[in-house]
Amino acid sequence: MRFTNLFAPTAKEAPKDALLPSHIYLVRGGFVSQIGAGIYNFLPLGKIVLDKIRTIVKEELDKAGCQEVQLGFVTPTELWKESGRYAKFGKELLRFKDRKNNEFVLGPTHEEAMVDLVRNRLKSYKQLPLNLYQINTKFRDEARPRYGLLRGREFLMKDGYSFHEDEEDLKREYALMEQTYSRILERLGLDFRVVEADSGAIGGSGSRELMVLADNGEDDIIVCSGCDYAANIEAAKRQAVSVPDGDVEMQAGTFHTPDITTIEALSDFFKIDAYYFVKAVAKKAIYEEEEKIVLFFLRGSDELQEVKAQNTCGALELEDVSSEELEAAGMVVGFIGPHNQSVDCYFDDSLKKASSLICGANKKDYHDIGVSFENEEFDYHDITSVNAGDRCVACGSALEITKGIEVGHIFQLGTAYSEALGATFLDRNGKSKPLVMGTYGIGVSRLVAVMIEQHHDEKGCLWTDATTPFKFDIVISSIKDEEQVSFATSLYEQMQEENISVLLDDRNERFGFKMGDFELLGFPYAIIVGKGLKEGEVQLGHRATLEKETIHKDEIFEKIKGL
RNA sequence: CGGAGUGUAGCGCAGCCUGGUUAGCGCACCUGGUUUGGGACCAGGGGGUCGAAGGUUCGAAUCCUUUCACUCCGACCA
Repeated sequence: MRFTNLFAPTAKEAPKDALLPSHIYLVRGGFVSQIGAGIYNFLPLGKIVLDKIRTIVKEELDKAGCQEVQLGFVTPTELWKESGRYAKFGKELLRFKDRKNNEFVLGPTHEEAMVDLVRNRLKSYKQLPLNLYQINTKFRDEARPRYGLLRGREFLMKDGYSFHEDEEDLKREYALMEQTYSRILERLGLDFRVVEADSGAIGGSGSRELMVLADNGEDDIIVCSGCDYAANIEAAKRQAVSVPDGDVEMQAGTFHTPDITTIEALSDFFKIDAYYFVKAVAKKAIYEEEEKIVLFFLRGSDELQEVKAQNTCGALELEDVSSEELEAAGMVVGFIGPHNQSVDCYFDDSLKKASSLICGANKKDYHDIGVSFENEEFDYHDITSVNAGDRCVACGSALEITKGIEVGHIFQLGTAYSEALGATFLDRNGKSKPLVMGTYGIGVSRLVAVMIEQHHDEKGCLWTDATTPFKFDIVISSIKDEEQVSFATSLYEQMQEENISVLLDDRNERFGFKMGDFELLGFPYAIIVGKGLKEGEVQLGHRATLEKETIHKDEIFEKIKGL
């Protein structure tokens, strides 16, 4: 490709709302452009990258025995009503009507459509297992699209669905998909971790996310410094926290604590580590039919993990609750204790059989001290957030916290959808059973942005060989210099004959301008044909290091072939 | 969905408060010339329903009302 023919409108300035490197450089480099909130056009360079990633995804999936299909982007509403998600999915699901007043949705994910495709067609265990996928546009009407391609409303996703006769075979496929996804990310050159994830309200026997490590990630992930354990903070586990140094002895009793309501102030007041205090966190739990106040109790040194808390009480949603609402419910804000509560209470595992505790007395300005839970039959669960420095459940090493961007999610779905939609098969005994399903997603257009989020510098993009739109950029320093033009052009033609991916920057621009574009666009190598040519020399520029090496013009082609 | 903003040329912005000739600047673009190894210079030029609708006024980018779009913080996010 000659640059003079390429539609790649580069710009010196980024749109003012582009904050992340991926957003800034992809727009400035003319890879993508925004056309609406969370909706992006892919220009030629962006389209090449997108297709390269898509191809890698397809190659690895096909190798793993998956088959590509393509489902309608527009899906009739009936299917969504059948599965029960029509009501559940909320406003994220974009609904509309056609001229005959029939209602449709733009597919945000395709469990229903895929189950519909196979039901009554997969009839026997002999046809199983089966893994079907598509790489197709998705639409989710996000309340707040942001960060360019990272959180758009319209995006390209690979979504796959597998069908099995039993859980055991599902687990085999699940492991295979983890391997396959890992291989895809390795080929792209991304630094990632597979982490344990929250399975959410759907349940199922497990789910894992593939997280690319990046400073601007939206998810907090816990990784072990000593072993492979890694988890989304929403699902992370830890060993029991060790007791702080120093003996603590206290007589049972009630203590006057005027206006001392926070754990920090109490810890100061009693000169006792926050570990010994019982913290009460009140939330409003929203259920399908009702909403009510619930209390979560944990150690003063811990924080409530909301996703765990929500799963524990089985609520659809947890909301903050105001002091007024608490008082109306008969609670003494700042002095809430675990005893004699009329609302649902949940306790963190770390309080099981605990003693030497200080907790609210349910009475203004008083705390109970020397409290023991030794003989209490409370409802214990893991509801705390894991912190950096806590010890790993697997090996005991220190856990670290880092940021990640979710690029893939694999999920053991079970039979929820096949039951709802009546997708059954006959097993070896001739018995009718619902198909056991897995679902696997990987964000293809998100990966375009993730590549840059992880690989960029202050000048622009840094594409890996597997994703770059062009591997080589031949920069002609002066287009008026016939010797430069003729050498560069013949090198370009020679490279094209060898099917080497190359862009010829034949624009009538100054040297600095072209080099700036080379750096912004992030091709791995520049071949600089300039003033050195008189001495028979050209330069090979390395984008990653910004170094240039001088090479004799007769040797450059061999050098290129070796890269 | 709550809170806060912004809409003026392809991009970034000024002008608005305090209404008054042909609405300006930088970058980008076009023509000519001089330049040519790190985003050049000189001269000339093209490009705007000032987001939209309505209103006030002799006169509206500017004041008022309505509306749409986009953005930021938060909530939300298989």
